[in-house]
Amino acid sequence: MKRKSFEDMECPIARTLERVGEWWSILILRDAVRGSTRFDEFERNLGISPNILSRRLATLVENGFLEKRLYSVTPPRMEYLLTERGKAFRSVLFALTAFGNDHFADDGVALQVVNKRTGRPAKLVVVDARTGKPATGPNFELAPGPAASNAIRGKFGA
Amino acid sequence: MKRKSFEDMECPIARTLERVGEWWSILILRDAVRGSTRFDEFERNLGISPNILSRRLATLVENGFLEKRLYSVTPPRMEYLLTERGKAFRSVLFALTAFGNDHFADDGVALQVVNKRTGRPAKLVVVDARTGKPATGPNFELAPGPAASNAIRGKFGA
DNA sequence: CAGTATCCTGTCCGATACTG
DNA sequence: CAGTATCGGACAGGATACTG
Repeated sequence: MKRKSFEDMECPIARTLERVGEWWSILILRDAVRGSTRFDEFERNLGISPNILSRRLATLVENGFLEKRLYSVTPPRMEYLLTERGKAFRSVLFALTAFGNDHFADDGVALQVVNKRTGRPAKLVVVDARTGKPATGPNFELAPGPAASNAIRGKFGA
Repeated sequence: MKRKSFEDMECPIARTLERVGEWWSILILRDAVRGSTRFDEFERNLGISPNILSRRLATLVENGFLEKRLYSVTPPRMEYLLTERGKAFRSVLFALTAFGNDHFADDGVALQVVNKRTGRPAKLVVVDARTGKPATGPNFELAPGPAASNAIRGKFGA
């Protein structure tokens, strides 16, 4: 993850991947969204080595996705809580879940997003909040934003 | 990406990451969505080494995200086109774009999702298609699906 | 229980050189 | 132009042992 450049990292996708691009980071966040807070929980649920877990938790804290909090003084015990940023990342996790279930769940759905009240599975789509229209099909595209450099602008033909 | 297990890979997120978890894969897909089709285009736009690009393109084809097509016989020229699966992955890319712009674009938005007709930037949210309600807040959660193993079920407390 | 410290392997990736 | 071949470095990740 020490790639030097993708358009000098102007791209929001690249910037995000730079911080949570490691395989385990996203899975740890998934588990945190699910409710895990303690080292031991992550370790068991994910089957990750403790040294790797330690590294990944540290960078997630560094990058503002998790907050490390002392929840017991004697003995000193830490818990890892989702920050607002970490919670916001749920949208990405949900999109990944929906995509994975649509494309790689030939043997059935093992994990899904459900409506907590009704208990019914949600059918997730990404929509434009302004119009409520799904951001699929040919109506939407990626395009340079106001802060795009000329380099990006050129490559995106805008 | 040769992690042996995450719940035997039942998780749709893990399954997706298994296929496109490498840093470059997602960026290549991003570029394909943007319109790139040729080796040379990807290479220039991303600043990726040709050997890596070759590997990543091959696995994206293997995993059904891209299709390799001969578009010129003499000289033999290949192009890489998004499959339906590749196009569906846009939802994840859009979610990543929205998240990245919300959290890591302190210097302005360099890349965004826009409505092609109006040219206006889209404000993207993930919603439940059934109700149209945003899948944020406490109303939605990740939960085991019908095909979840007992192992998963146990860990997810359901 | 909640981690840290070591050692090792795999491979992602970058740089470069080369081919039709 | 569209790639393949080869080399080397960095680091993610696995296994295991150890500490308060």
